[in-house]
Amino acid sequence: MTEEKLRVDTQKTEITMWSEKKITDFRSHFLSWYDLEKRTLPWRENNDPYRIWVSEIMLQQTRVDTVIPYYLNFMKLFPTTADLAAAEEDTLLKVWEGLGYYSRVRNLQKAAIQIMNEFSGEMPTNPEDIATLKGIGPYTTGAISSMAFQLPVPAVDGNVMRVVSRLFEISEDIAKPASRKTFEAIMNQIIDPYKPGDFNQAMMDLGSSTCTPTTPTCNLCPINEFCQAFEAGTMTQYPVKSKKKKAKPVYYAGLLIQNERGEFLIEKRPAEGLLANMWTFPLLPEELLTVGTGLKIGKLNDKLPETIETQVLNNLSVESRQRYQIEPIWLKKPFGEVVHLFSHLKWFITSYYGKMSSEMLTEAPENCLWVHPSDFENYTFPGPQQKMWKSYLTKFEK
DNA sequence: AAAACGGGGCT
DNA sequence: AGCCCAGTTTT
Repeated sequence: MTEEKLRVDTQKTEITMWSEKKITDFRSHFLSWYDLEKRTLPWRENNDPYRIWVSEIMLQQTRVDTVIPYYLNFMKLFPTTADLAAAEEDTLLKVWEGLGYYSRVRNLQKAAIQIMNEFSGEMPTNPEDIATLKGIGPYTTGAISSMAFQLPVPAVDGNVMRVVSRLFEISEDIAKPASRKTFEAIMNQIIDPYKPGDFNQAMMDLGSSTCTPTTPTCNLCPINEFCQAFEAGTMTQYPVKSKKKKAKPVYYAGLLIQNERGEFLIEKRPAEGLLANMWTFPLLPEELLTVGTGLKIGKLNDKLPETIETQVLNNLSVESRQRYQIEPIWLKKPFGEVVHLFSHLKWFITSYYGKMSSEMLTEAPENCLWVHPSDFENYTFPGPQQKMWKSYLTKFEK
């Protein structure tokens, strides 16, 4: 049989595809290895599309070890699509707290409602319909199609691009969205048509166990005899990935304001954008500080002058003071700085503590609430706010 | 095509 | 400090 060629539509990359015999051989080796070595994971207990779906959403950009406890808790609270569709958003957010990418859980519920309304409560069984569900893109469509319904649809994620780029020495930049097409084309050729779900999962297990990003353990790899990069000794040159831009710094003054009942002021973030609908201690962005007197929140370094108390307050704009009813007398000098890195932003929060006097115990501003620390567990706080609170406890309650 | 969108672990 | 991870949606 002649060697088939697969031409990939890039400038320099031409991939020599394997013969049918080699492909069959490869699948056989690979799936035997998977049968033997596959990890036992909660979402591998059966082929329930709902269980697979939830796990795949949680696993987006998130490690297996991180996901497991969240997954078990989630399945206990929402065992079916109907339970998920009927849940309160605040409850869902709290269950997701700490996992990140919170739009995932909002979209998960939107899709659950879609399934209840448009698909009689059952996950649709063909890729085209699956792909119409909120939060389900090309990767997850492939994962659900192959694992739950044994359809030969590739599920191309970071693992697959890494493994395939080494198998065939593909030099396409995996950071570019367009590259996914190349890897899908290759996966379409090598995926096992009889066990596509196992094949896709074998790629993932391989990517996390031996074909790792920096130091792959090729001598332990079950398919090293098929690997071009291994043969050529070029494993560490793949995958090719362009650098990401670094996170942009953003500065805030964070306010821990306590009333005489011991409650703290917290604020609900807007329904759109970063950390949507989550609760934070009030954050004053740079724009709400008056610049020009030489002081800027966040650019304050650790060598703060003792007179910072009045200086900071003089620098709060009228708008900020009115919004949070802050008067100079309440705020002490900053007690700490929190640094929190997101994928695209770096927050610097200079934290202040202030106490309110009884005559100032007025209603909380719009979207704000007075909440006692013993009740914090009922609100969803993102990472930076957890850090602020921890820093406060360390400083004042030790 | 690029940016927005979290958080934690590893080197 | 930088890179990585079982990505999708919006711009």
